Amino acid sequence: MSKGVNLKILSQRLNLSQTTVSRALNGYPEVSAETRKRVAEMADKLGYAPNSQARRLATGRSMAIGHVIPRSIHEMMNPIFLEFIAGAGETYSKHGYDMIISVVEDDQEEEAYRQISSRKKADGVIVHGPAHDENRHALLKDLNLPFVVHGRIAGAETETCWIDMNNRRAFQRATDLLLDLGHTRIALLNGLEHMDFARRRRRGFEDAIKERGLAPDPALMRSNDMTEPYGCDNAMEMLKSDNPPTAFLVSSMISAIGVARAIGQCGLVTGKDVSIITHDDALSFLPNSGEVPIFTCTRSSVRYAGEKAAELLLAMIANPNSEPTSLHLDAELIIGQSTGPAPAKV
Amino acid sequence: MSKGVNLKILSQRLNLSQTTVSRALNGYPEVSAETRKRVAEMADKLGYAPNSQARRLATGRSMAIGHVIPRSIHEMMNPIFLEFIAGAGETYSKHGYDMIISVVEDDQEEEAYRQISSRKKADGVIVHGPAHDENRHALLKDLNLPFVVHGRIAGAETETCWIDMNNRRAFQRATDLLLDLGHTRIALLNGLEHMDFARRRRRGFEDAIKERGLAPDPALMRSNDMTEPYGCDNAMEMLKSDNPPTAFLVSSMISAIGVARAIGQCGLVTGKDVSIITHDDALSFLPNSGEVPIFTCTRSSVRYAGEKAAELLLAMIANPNSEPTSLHLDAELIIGQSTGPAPAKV
DNA sequence: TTGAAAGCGGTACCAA
DNA sequence: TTGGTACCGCTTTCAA
Repeated sequence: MSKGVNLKILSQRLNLSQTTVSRALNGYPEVSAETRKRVAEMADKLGYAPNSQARRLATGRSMAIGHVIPRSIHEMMNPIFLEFIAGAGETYSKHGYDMIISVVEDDQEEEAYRQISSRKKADGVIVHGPAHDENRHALLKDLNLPFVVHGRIAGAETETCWIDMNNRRAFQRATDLLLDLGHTRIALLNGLEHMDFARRRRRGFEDAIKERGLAPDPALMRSNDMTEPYGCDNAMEMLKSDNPPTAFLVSSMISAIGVARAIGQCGLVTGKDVSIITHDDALSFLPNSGEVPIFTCTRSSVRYAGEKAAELLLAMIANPNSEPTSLHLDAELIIGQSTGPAPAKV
Repeated sequence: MSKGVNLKILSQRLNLSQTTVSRALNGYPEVSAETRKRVAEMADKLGYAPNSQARRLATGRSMAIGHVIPRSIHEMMNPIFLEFIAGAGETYSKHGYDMIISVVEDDQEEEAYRQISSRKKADGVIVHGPAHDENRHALLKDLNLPFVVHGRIAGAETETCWIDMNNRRAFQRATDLLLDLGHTRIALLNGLEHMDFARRRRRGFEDAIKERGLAPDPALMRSNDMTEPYGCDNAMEMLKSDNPPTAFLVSSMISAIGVARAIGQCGLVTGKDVSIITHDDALSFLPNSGEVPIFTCTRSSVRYAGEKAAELLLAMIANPNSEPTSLHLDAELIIGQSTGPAPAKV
């Protein structure tokens, strides 16, 4: 039952001024070692903890980072998003920052940013799920709110600070692997292609195919929310077609599981009759990490991305004049059980 | 480029006192209609928004709700957790509250609550993932921090405010359904049974079986993190045993997908050779909601639970003397494609 | 090395 | 109906 000890009471008990006590507690150098020790002990004894609101008001820094999640992003990216958040949250708490999350309707996103800025709710924000047609960066610059993008905003790569994996390259390498295994009919089950990451993945896929002198077949490319049924239904449809694919490149584990289900339902064997490569965000509840992982995958930890994004943002805030640094992560290409040589033509 | 208009500037521009302006903006009755209108217009024109830190300091309310997520809970419950959060977040923003999330190491959880209380970071908290051996409610009472439990704390049902689905009943009904279909060898793939919800589910399962004069077979009961491989590996092992189950009752869709995969790999057909009932938290990225859902399930929306939990908590905060109301939600039992009569004995 | 006092930007009581 | 003023609890000059 803490009795609400504040600076005033604490300083009275010590026969010191609030100033000195504050300085002692905040590690200012001009305090004598002995005083500092006395202060620390008494603070500990009385269970003193500074009121964050008061400190925030006094310093003008809210010591919080905002994450605005429009409902549509939430729906599509739910699991990925939380993993990212968890990573970021770790960094924040290490640095004494709070994380505030606003889940808003899509048309309220701008207003949410404006409020964060005008009411001083956070010292910076993370921008989630950049789309191709994107303007949040302009708004945030206008609001003078430091931000880091998870992903990239096409066309604003040099003027914004971002952290992203190399989506194009990852999907190019994955496609190359399938081509090397002799697959020529490769299907792409991509995420929604108004999202920046999905566009880049598609480019990587197409580049790889074109480099071998092949032409991407539009009938084998799909784009949608990355649910399990999306993977299953589309794979099923393609597998039953006249000219079915022998391999699938899939944008998410969840959809890949759906694809595997479809393959099973067709009486085929994954990794033998039909190959799958998926992108693996290294989500804790979807482990794909045995000695030989179930799925061959391009893997990149979103959690790590979250940690790093937070670090970039805190650095920007601490040092507003520094150049915007960005981070480009490469995905690992990991061979699992879901790929094998293209079956011989009948 | 907002210029940081504050109350002082605003009131000067209006030739009014800060007091009056504040009252006008906050809807106090003693302000003349005309003044109120003038104030509102000017505030709008200058883009005035009150500084939240200042207001919080003055009112003594932080207008924020805390969610402390120990890493272990995060790892197991990741997708469920975010969905809950999203629901809660909606309620918060409707009421002008912020949501602050702390992801902490397991051994830092208590400290996190203490800080929320002593530094006044939040006016209340939501307790996630109650275990069987649980003491957070005692701590929070001690800290005088209002809270609502998502789930129940066994033994403290009457003294705490909680929202929970009827886990026991849901699993009892699901088991009954399987028994009615003629299944007698039913496997239970449960979540971690030190968690309260998992214990209740198990009880429901066992009760149903015992009521028919059968005995639950320990060989058919498993308990673990609800991952996809957990479902697959355990189902596989059981299906290959001498006396395999003909039906699975599974605690999460993700594991159920794994079970389906195992069934497929054994050359069997889900819903015909082997039945599955899963619990479905109605996660947006795992839809199970076609005309005839893929999985027969007990369904209860976590998102809805989040909304309601937040409402309960805000009500407690607004009216600290009211009796603790709790909410017991019933899951729907929904027939999908994954159940059918027990296959005739050979 | 320490302290007095003026903010930070609001709210709310007491008078007028 | 409006205004003066004392807080809220901490930080941060400026003086001593």
